[in-house]
Amino acid sequence: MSPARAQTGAPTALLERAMEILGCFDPTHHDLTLTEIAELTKLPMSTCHRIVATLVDGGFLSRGSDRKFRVGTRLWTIAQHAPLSDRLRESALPTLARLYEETGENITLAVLDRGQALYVDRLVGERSVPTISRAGGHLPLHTTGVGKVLLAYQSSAAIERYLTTPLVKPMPQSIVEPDALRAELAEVRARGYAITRQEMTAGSGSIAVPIMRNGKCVAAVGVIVHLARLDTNRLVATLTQAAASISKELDEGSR
Amino acid sequence: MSPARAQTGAPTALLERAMEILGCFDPTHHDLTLTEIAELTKLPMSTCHRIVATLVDGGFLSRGSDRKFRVGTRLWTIAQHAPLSDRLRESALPTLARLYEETGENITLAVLDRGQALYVDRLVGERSVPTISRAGGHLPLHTTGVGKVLLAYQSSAAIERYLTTPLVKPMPQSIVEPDALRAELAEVRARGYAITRQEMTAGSGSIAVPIMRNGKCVAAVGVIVHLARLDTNRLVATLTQAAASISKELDEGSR
DNA sequence: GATAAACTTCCATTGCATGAAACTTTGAAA
DNA sequence: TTTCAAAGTTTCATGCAATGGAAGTTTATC
Repeated sequence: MSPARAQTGAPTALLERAMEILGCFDPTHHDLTLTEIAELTKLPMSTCHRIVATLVDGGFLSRGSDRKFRVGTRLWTIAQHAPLSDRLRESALPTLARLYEETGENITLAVLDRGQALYVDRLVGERSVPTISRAGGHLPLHTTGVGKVLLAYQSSAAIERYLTTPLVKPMPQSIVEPDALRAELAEVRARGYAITRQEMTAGSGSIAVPIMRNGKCVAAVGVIVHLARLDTNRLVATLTQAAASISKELDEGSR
Repeated sequence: MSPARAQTGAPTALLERAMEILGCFDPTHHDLTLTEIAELTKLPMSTCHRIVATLVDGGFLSRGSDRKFRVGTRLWTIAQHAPLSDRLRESALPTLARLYEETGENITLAVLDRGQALYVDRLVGERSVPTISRAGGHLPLHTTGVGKVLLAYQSSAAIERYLTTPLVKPMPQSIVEPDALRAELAEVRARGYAITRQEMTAGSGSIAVPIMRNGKCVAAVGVIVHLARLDTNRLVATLTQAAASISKELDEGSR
C-alpha cells in the first residue's frame, strides 16, 4: 500500500497529472524549475521528474540552458491547429492589422470560453494604452467590452445563469448588479456595440462589436483607448466595418 | 500476457500515446473522428477512446456537435505561454501589421525548429500571392527565404550537418547541391538578406532578413511576392527596418 | 572547498492502464 | 417506421508500467 497516495486520497491518473503539469504554465509562470512544478502540482519530485522528462522527449516542454522548463514548440505547433487559431485568428489577422494601423490603439479579438472572455489575439503598440488583456488570457465577461458583447448575444438562459454567479468588481465603475447588467446587455444588443469606461482599468475605456456567423455571435473585436480618445462614433464605425470584413473572411475560409 | 502488445513490440507508455494522439492534429487534420484517430495511431479503439476522453475532460481536446474531435482551448491557452508566442510573436505583431499594410504582401515570421523553418506567424490578404507556409507549419530551410536566413546564421558546424542530410527539391529552381548552397548562404551573410525565386512555389519569390538578438539570429522575417513585384531594394529596406524594430521590441520586452 | 539545494536514478511494490469482447448509439437506407 | 452497419462506449480479468521513498549525483552558493 502506498501511504502517500492514501493520504492525498486522489489516485490521480498519469495523464491527468501530465495535463496538470502543463497547466502550471500560465501568464505568471512562463518558465519553471522542476522543484517549482513539483510544488505547484504537489507531486513527488521523482514522479514529477519522470513525467516532465517524457513531456520534454515529446517536445511538449523544453528545457533551456538555464535549466528551466518552458512550453515546447511541439505543443505550440499542435495548438495552431485549434479552430481558434486555424480559422478565426488566421481569418481575422489581416483585418486586425488594418484596424491597428488605422487607430494605433490596442486591438483585441476574443471568444467565449468557459464563462470568460478568452483573448485570441491582441495588438499593442507604443501609442496604445497599457492593458491587462493578453493573447491566451481570460478576463471576466461583464467588465470588458468584448466580454459584454459575447455575453449579450448569448441565450437569455445563459445570461441568467451568468448573472447568478458571483461577479467580481475590479473597479468602482464595474457593473455587477444583475439588474443594471441586464439593462446594459439589452442596450448592447439594441445598439450593436458595447462600451466600457474604467470598468477594468483606470483611465481606459473600450468599444467592442460582435462578429456574427450564421446569426450567431462567434467572437468579438474591441479597441481599448484612453478615455480622452474615446470617440464612440468613429470607433464604432471602424469596428463594425472590420467585424463585417472578418465575417466575410470566415465564410470564405470555410468554402 | 497480452498478445497484441507482444506483437507490436512497443509497450508504448500512456503519456507517449496521448502525445501521439494530439500530434494527429496537423495541417491536413483539423478535426478527426475517434475511428480516424485510432487508425492514425494504430491504437485499439477502446484504448484510444479512454485516452481521448481524458484529454477532452482536461480541455486538451474538444468534441463538436458533429462528434468530431478538435484541439481544445485549454491546450491552446497553454501554448500561448510558449516563448514563441509569449515573447517573439507578441513583440513582432505590431511591426508585422505595419509591414503588411505597407506592402500588402504575404508576411511571414519564422524560427529554427528541429532542422526546419517553423512559421510563427503569417499575414495574408486578398492582394498577396497564395503560399503554402502557414502559422504553426514547418518548411525546409534551403527552399525558403526565412529558412535560408535562419540557416546562414547558424554555426558552420550546424550548417555542414544540415548539408549532409538529404535535401528535398520541390521545384527545379530549388538549390540542393551542397556547394551551391554553401555559396548561397555565404552571400546571405554578406548581404544581410536572402532571396528565393520559385524555389518553393512557381511564380513566387521571397526576400527575408534576420532578427538579431545579442549577436545571434533568433528569427527571420520574410515577404513572399509575385516574381514580377520582386523589387529587391525597396523590400530589403522595408524588411531591414522592420527587423530592427522587432529586435528593439524584444529587448524592451525582456527588461 | 565545503555545504546545501536541486536534480536524477534506482527498484520493490501494486494499482492503474490494458484491449478483447460485449454492448449501445448513431445515421442512413429501405 | 424498421433494419442494418458502422461508430462509439463500457466492462473486466490480467499483468505491466507507473509509483515514490531513498539513495546517489550534479549544480550553485558562500
